[in-house]
Amino acid sequence: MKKRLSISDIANDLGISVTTVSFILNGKAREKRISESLTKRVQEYVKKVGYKPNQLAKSLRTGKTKSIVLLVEDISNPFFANIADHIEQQAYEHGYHIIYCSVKNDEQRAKELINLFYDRQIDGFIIAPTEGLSDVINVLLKRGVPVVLFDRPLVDVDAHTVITENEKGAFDGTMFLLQEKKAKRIGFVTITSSQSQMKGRLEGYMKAVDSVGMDLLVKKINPSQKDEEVVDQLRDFIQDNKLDAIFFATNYLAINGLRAIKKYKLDIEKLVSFDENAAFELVVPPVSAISQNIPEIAKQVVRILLSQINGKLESVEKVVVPCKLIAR
Amino acid sequence: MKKRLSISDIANDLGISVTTVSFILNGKAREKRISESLTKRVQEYVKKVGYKPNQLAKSLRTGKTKSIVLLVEDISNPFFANIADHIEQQAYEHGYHIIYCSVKNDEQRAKELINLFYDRQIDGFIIAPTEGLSDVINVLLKRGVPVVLFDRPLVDVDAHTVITENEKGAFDGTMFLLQEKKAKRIGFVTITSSQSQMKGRLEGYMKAVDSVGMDLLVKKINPSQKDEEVVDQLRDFIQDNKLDAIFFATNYLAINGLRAIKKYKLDIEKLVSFDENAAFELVVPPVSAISQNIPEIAKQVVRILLSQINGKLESVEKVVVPCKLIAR
DNA sequence: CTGTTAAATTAAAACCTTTTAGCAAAATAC
DNA sequence: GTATTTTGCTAAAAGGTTTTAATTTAACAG
Repeated sequence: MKKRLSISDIANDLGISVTTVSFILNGKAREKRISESLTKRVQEYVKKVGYKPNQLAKSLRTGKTKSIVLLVEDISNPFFANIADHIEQQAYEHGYHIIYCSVKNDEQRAKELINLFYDRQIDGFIIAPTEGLSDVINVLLKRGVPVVLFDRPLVDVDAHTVITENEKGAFDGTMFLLQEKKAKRIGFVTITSSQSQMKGRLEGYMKAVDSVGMDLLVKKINPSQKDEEVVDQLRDFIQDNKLDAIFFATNYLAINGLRAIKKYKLDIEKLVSFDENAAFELVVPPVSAISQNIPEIAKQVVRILLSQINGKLESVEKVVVPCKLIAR
Repeated sequence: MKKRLSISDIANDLGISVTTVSFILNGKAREKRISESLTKRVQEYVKKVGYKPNQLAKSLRTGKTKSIVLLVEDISNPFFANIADHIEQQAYEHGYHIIYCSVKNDEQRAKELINLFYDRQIDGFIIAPTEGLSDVINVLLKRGVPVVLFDRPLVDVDAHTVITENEKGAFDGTMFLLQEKKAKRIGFVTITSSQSQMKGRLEGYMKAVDSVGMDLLVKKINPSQKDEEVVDQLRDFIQDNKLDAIFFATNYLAINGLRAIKKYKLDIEKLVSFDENAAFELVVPPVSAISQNIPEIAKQVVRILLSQINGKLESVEKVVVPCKLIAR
């Protein structure tokens, strides 16, 4: 690999000091009273030889990397992929750049990554946390590292948070099944983990079902199982309880629900899922969705993180963003 | 933010030199003849105070970041998301860590990102390139930066490449429509761009259709259009040509095809797509798929990149990985 | 022509590592 | 008892920036 030019190469070539070059390159020429003529000469030379400052050295000196880590469970989930896009857009406009990490359900890996990036002086973290991450996130907070959680808060972590109106969304979705779809027996499918967004959704479902005095029918799926097992469990859940409607707490559960319905030719037509998926509008029966306001979530997340980085945030912010029903 | 410990803090605290600490921390204690007792003392102290070396300084000194950039068009595409997972896994096992970048169709952004990461001394690049990136990738190559392209080669770039057997896959898929599904009029839907993997797939389709003397029926979609427009174009394509089967050159085209079929109640049942999507098994009619061997692609990509990084690669490698038909 | 102020530039320290080359003390050889 | 080798450790340079504090040169006042 060819040796890269350094700022002192430029300075030597032009017979001036490194300091001068640095000032000019950082737009401080005027402030530092570098003459117009020299400024121009340096800029032209730098352009001509294609010199680019070494960002590692820059970061080492300034302590800033202009990079933000975005840590999610599964970047292939369209919800997270979409959020990632919007967050990247927003951050980019402020001169920051996003490093994604997708950690599936490997908590150990997540912890390692957080530490790794902390060691690399990342300027801030945006995290959709799993429960096991409380400790490592608390360490970040104690060290004063800017952090924003989204999608789900952690009970034992007092960090800035942006979440969706989970309870209201699930309530509305369930009411839709009750009132528009005239459902009589509505099952609720969630995961075993006690992630708080899931709790909120369960609350919303319960509130709606309770309001008409209907039975609560809840299935908790262990997401680390194979898909086939999940499919069979869902079949049993539907059949055993004679369900005529289901509310899925999240999109990948709904996908497995659809697999069960198709595989076992189950007669159930009234379906709602939290979050979207390309399949929902294409299948028969279609799946209605509670769609989160992704651009708004992204906007809030970035706003809060940048405020933290720039040191203008006193109290802990907890933002709740509305969501809406896509009826199908 | 609290001041971080540095290696010289450790050295001072223990009354020894920085060099010694560095040697011990880098596992060179034995080689450099540091006594067992001192080694142990340092290790224990480092653990106790929780010192972590500053990776920026380390990278600045060594010129290695142990990071690899993975640049794809759209990380929410299950094909890329899946590849990303496997590549990350592989790289991780060798002590490398992956930075994803998803650049949609923003070529300018892609170029900026490549330069940005080059400036940050990334150890290597894994890229699913779009055509416009030829120049910037050639610059990387000229500078001796390790690069592997995958999914699609670039005609004017002589880089290591890992691709799927596109032509064979499309040929098999088309023959499946002909022989198993008894299709009579098979349309081929691709994108306007001349990405080479798309060309290969078109070739495969043509070869199969030619072999039975059937008409070539090809539609090129401009992917920067709105989905609704694409849907309407696909309806026209299907109706105008009285198609009874379609081969979609990639999964997101198939999704729009399904939208068209559903929206306009089109009577077409014989569908094949390159790449998978969760919807394919769930919709009626289901979509058969040409599934790429993702673990193998990831394995090859990482192997080649690491060989480059470690300087043990002479000639340019072009690897072709087989794919297989998932009949539905 | 001297003294003061302003303008233009720079030397050197700092950020935190790794690594080369070398030193002092202890051990061994003769 | 001296010469050589081995052991255990370290000083200092290098990697490429930014930034503080200082220095030189030019301009101006008297």
